[in-house]
Amino acid sequence: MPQGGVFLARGWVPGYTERVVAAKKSSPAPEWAGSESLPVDSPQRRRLPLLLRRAWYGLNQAFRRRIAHTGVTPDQFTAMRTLTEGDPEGMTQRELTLAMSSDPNTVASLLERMEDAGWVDRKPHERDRRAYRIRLLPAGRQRFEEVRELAIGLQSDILTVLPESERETFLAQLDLVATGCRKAADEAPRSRS
Amino acid sequence: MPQGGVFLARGWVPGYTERVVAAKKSSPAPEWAGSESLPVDSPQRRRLPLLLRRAWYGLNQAFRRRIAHTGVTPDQFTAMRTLTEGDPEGMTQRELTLAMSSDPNTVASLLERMEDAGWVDRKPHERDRRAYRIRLLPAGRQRFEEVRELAIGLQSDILTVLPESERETFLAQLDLVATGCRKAADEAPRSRS
DNA sequence: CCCAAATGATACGGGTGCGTATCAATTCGG
DNA sequence: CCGAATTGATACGCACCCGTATCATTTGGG
Repeated sequence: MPQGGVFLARGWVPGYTERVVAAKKSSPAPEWAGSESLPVDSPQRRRLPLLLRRAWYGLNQAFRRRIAHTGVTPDQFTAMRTLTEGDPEGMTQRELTLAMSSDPNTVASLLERMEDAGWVDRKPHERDRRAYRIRLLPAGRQRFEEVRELAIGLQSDILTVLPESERETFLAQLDLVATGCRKAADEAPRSRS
Repeated sequence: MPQGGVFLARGWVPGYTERVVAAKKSSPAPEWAGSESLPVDSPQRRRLPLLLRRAWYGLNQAFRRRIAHTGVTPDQFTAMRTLTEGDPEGMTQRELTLAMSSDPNTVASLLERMEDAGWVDRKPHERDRRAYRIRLLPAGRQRFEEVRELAIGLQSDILTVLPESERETFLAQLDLVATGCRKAADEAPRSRS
């Protein structure tokens, strides 16, 4: 019985609609000629959505497990990092939301928990009474520095799967893809309403 | 006020701990010398976690919006696709979970909703009375074919951000990274318990 | 053959993504 | 200067991620 996990990205074939050519062995970097002629969603091809899903959830899970003992979640860490790198006067929730590629709703409840934990506080904005200024408190900064070491370690571990010489190019391409994805999301407000 | 969204992957600098060199303009593909010497999590560098997050959520959001009118969610579509490409006799939930890079819990409730919608059914497994065989019903298959067209369109749209000649290489590298992420997750059962 | 370990599935609960609606404050056009 | 549109934040609800615990069945070693 196949399904070994190696097939996660390429899948196996049986009952598929367009059962084209012969299934190839899952060798490391196939690149066999003609695969580009198959539909972009053929099980025989590497598919962006599947790969992104596997990479993101894998990374997130690895990180969550490595930092579980600190009581910080991956998203809370992301918020702390973003705040650290942002306006020293304190970002608004809107700014934090954009910088985290997250959502106003999510950020609100995220901050609520972090405020309860004593890691951040919310001061009213001087010029916009609708908004807050979120600031990372010392307790939060300390947690952040602690977790940051683990984050660096993880990211370094992962990147070793690519030869040093390919990393920057890969990340630049991933940047382009990410921007394309956001653009697609922004341009599809609702599915033909 | 910066924070334009172009900075999402590279961030801006103000209060950052190691405020290194001068901030560069966010030109398309910097590649300035020496950036490799900065810590992998410096705001000046492209960072894998941020990029993966932005790409995954952007893609997911774009897809969700484009298919909202069909009543299908991205994850439900993933399940349908996986079932279609899997054992014609019906995969078990365990197999579906692995193939989707998901979680037994999530898959259980996902299938519950899909069963209520009449898209799949669960027959007891002939050789293992703990397990089910999940099968995509005609109603589900029809939904799947409908949504699949939109999925292909989206994936094609996104991939245009990369020159044709770079796509396969990029996807192969992303495959390696995804595998590395899963590996890291599997090897970190608990954070030093 | 039997019992301990492993496995498929579910229950429960907290955290997050996100569509939609609401409220207050700000911005902007006439 | 005022009213309409926009915007920052929250409330509510559903879907999904996932750690942990539980239950039934299967597997494996003695």
